[in-house]
Amino acid sequence: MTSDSKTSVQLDFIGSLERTHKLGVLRSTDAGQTVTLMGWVNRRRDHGNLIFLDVRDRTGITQVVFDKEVSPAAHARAEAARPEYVVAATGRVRVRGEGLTNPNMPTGDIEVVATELLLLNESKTPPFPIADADTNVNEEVRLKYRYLDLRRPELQRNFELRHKVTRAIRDYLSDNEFLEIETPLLTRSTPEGARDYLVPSRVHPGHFYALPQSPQIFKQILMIAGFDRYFQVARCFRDEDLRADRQPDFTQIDLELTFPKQETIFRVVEGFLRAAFATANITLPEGNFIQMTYDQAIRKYGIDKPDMRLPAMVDLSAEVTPELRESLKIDPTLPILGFTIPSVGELSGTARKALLAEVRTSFGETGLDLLDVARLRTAQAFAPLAEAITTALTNELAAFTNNPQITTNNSADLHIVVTPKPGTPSMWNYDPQWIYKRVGQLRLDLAKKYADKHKLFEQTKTAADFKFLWVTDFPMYEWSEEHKRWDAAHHPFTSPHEDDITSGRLTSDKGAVRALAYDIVLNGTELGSGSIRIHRQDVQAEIFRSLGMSDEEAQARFGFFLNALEYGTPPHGGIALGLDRIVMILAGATSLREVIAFPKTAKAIDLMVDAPTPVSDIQLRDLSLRINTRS
RNA sequence: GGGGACGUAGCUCAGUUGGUUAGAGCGCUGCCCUGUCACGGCAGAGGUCGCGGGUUCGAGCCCCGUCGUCCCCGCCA
Repeated sequence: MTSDSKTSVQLDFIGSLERTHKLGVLRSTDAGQTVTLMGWVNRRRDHGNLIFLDVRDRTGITQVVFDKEVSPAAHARAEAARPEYVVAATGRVRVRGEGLTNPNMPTGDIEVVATELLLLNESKTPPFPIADADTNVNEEVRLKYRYLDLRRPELQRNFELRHKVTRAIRDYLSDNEFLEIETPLLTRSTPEGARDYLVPSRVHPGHFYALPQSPQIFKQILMIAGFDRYFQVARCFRDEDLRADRQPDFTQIDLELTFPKQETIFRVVEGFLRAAFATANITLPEGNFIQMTYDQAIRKYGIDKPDMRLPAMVDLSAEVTPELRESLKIDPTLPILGFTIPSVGELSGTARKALLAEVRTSFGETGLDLLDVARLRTAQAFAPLAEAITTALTNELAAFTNNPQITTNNSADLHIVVTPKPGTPSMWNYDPQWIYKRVGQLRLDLAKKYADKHKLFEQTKTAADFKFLWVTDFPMYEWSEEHKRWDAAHHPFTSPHEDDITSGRLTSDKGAVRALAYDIVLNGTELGSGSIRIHRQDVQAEIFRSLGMSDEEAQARFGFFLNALEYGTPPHGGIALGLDRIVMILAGATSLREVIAFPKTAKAIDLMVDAPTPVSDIQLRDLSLRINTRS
C-alpha cells in the first residue's frame, strides 16, 4: 500500500536502446549471445546478493539473473524492481547448470546474466496478481482494471486465438472469391426485430440513425449490385438484455452470395470453420456437417439448437401399448418422452426419489409427470413396460455411444421418462410441441447438474469436443401472443419453400410454411443463422402482406429495397455467424467477456470507461433533445 | 419485467446462538539471505463488514429498503 505513495524510484530513459529478442524465444542454442530484453517484471526472487527477475511479454517469460559480483549497478537496480515494473535488461544468454533448469518454461534451459538494468517505468501494486494463471478474481474488479486483466497470459492467449481465427476466415473467404465490403454503422431503423440503438441527428432534429442489428439489407443490395460474393467482419448492435453469450455490440462473420443452393452456403461455412479450427490445432473431420430439420430437432432434442454432446430424447409411445395408455389414462395424441443422462453413477433410493420429486415440483401445474421406471419394475403388472422403456433408452444410448468418450454402464445411467398427466390436452392447455420443448429443457438442466459425473462437456482440445450440425426448414412464421399476429420467424426477406408459395399456404396455413432458413449449431449454441432470400419483388410484396403489412407501410419502411428488387435481382442467400461465440467455444470459455477486449456487464455498462454517461445540456440542445426521466 | 446466488483487508475467503479489540492465506512495506523459479526467514502496516434505515443494552450476523456483480426466464427478426 505504501508503495503507492513511494516516489523514490529513479526511472531510466530508454535512450537508443533497442530490444533484440522477445521473451518467449531464447533457447540453449542462443547461449553466448548478448541480448537486450524488455518487458514487465512477472516475479522477483531476491536472495540478497543474487536476484532473479522473471521478465514477461506476450510471447513468454525469461529469467534474468542479477549477481552483485557480476554487476553491482545492475543488481542495485534489480533490488528496486517490483512486479509490473517495465524493465530493459542487457546481458549474456547462459545455459543453466545441472539441476537449475525449469522444465515448465519453454525458456527454462537458459537464463540471461544481466550486466545492465533500466527501470523504464514503475507500477502501482496491481489490485490483483497478473502472474498467477489460476487467478479467480471478481469480474467487477477485472472489468474496471481491464488493461491489467488483459495483460494476463490467459486473456492474451484468447485474443491471439481470436486474431488467428478471424484471419483464417478472412483468408478462406478471400481465397473463395468473396469481397470484403464495409457497410454503414449510421443507418436507418428497421422496425422488426430487436430494439435498436439510436443515434440522434444534429442536422435533422427529431430524426435518428439506428446502429445496424446486422448488415442484412445492405448485403442483399450488394448482391443486386452484382458483387457476386460478399463478406464482412461486421459489428452489430442489439439493445436487448444480456446473457453470458450475448453482448449489446458483437461481431458477425456476415456473408452473402448469388445463385446459391443452401448446400453452397453450408460448404462455404464448413470450409472456413475447418480453416478457423485448424489454426487452433483442431482438425475437424472431413465430410459435411450433419443436418436435420427444425421439426426433427424439436422432436429429438426439444430445442432448435440441439447439444449433440448428449444423447437424444426417445419417443416411447411405441413401448406403451394402447391398453396401457388406456389404463394410465394418457392422451393418445401426446408424446411420452424419455432420455438418458449417462454415467451419473448409481443413485441411492433416497437420492433418486429426491431427484424425481424435485423435477415434479419444477413441472408445477403444467400437466407433466415423471414415470419412476425403477418403481414400475417392482410392480408385476408394469414390469414389461419398465423393461421395454429401458431397452429403448439403452438402444438410443448405444447408438450415441459410438462416441468413444463414454462407455455404457446401465446401472450408472439416469433414465428419465416424462408423461402427460391423465387428461386431455385442452385440460392442460398445451400442444405436443410444448411438451417436446419442456422435456428438452429438462434434458439440458439435468445434463448440467451432472456435468461433473458424465464429463461430456469437458474440453479435451480435440475435434471430438465440437459437435456441429445444421438445422434446416425453420418455420416461416411465428405466432406472436403479444401482438396477436404472425411474425417472420427469421426475417421478412427470407424465402419460403417454393411449393409453399405455389400451394397458397402463405395465406391458408401460415403455421405450416417452411422457410429456406437454416442455423448452424455448435454444442448447443447457435453460432449462426441464414437463409435463401426472396429475390422477386412480387413475392416480397406478398410476404409483407402475409405479415399483415399494407403495401403503403411496406413502401414506407422498405421502399428503397423494394425498388432495388425491381432492377434484376439475382437469386441470393447467405448467413451470419457470431465470431465471438466461435472464439468463446474454441477457447473453452463460458462467457463472451473472455474473448471481447472491452465487454459490458449484464446491465450493459462498461466499467472501465464508465459508459453510458449523462451528457451536457449543450450537447442535448444541439441534438434538440430533452431528458424526460421516468419516475 | 421476474427468479436465484453473491457483496467482510489490495485479492481469495472464514467469521459459531446477536456479546469484549473482526481473522486466515496470498499480496504489500522494512530487514536478512548467492541458485531460485508459487524461493525462504524475521518483523510490520492494512477494515465505513457495499450503502441507508430499523429492531436491540449491544448488529458483520436479525428485519426493511437500496446499489452493484454474476447466472437463468421473459426478450434477443
